[in-house]
Amino acid sequence: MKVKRQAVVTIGTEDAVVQLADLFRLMGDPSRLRIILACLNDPISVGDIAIRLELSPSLVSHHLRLLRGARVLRAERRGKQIFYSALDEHIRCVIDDMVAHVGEPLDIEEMD
Amino acid sequence: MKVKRQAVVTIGTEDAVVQLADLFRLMGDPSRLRIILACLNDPISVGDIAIRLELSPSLVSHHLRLLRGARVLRAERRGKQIFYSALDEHIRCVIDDMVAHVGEPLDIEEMD
DNA sequence: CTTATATATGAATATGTGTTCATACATTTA
DNA sequence: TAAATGTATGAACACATATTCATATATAAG
Repeated sequence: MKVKRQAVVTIGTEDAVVQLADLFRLMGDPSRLRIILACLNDPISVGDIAIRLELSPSLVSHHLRLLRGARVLRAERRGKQIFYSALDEHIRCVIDDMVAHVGEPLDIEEMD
Repeated sequence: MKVKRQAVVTIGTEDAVVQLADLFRLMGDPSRLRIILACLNDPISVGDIAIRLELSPSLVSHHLRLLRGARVLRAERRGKQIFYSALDEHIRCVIDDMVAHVGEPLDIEEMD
């Protein structure tokens, strides 16, 4: 499993850009981002997410629906509960990179 | 310059999550994402971005202001024009990872 | 200084969206 | 079957925001 570095990003079609933007937009809501983070390590049930993040189960469910639809999270039923987990590892990379970006020191030379 | 892989993401404060979400939200708009992509390789002027993406200079400028504020892009004046370019390389990595995510094959076993 | 070009800004608007509440569905247990 | 628990769904609302239009600012040229 390779990790690209310094790759030249070329987005083919216009649809591809929209598809990418949709994913970023999904991660652009604090509640949803926290839900994603809560699912990154171990599968976790809807109720536990709600408790851990202090959000209503209804709200969590709404967000989970979007994240499922975007193939960010996967759902697995265990009895009465449904456990959610990351569908693949790329989201973790995306977040790691963004964390690195936030930690980037400011360039004093820049205008603005 | 190292690239983390399989890192465990831990977001410290609540503010950190909001800060991250803000960045993702900025990339979540197709126009803005296209503007970012246009600035990734070489510095490009506001007018050229507008022409290349077929957007009004006003709209481009509005978006550029947000991207500057979020330290995604940097601005550099050259005579009458102002050239924009990526402030660091992390955004490129973020986009690369997300492209990889989109290209991820579907898991047939999943429910939904 | 005046004109032209390039970019930025502010207001206004239409559209999108996060959240809540009530309710429905599904699964387990009594 | 009935009750209880866990999750999902739909409507409604308040709020955010992407875009347009008009206008302002800044730099270069005449």
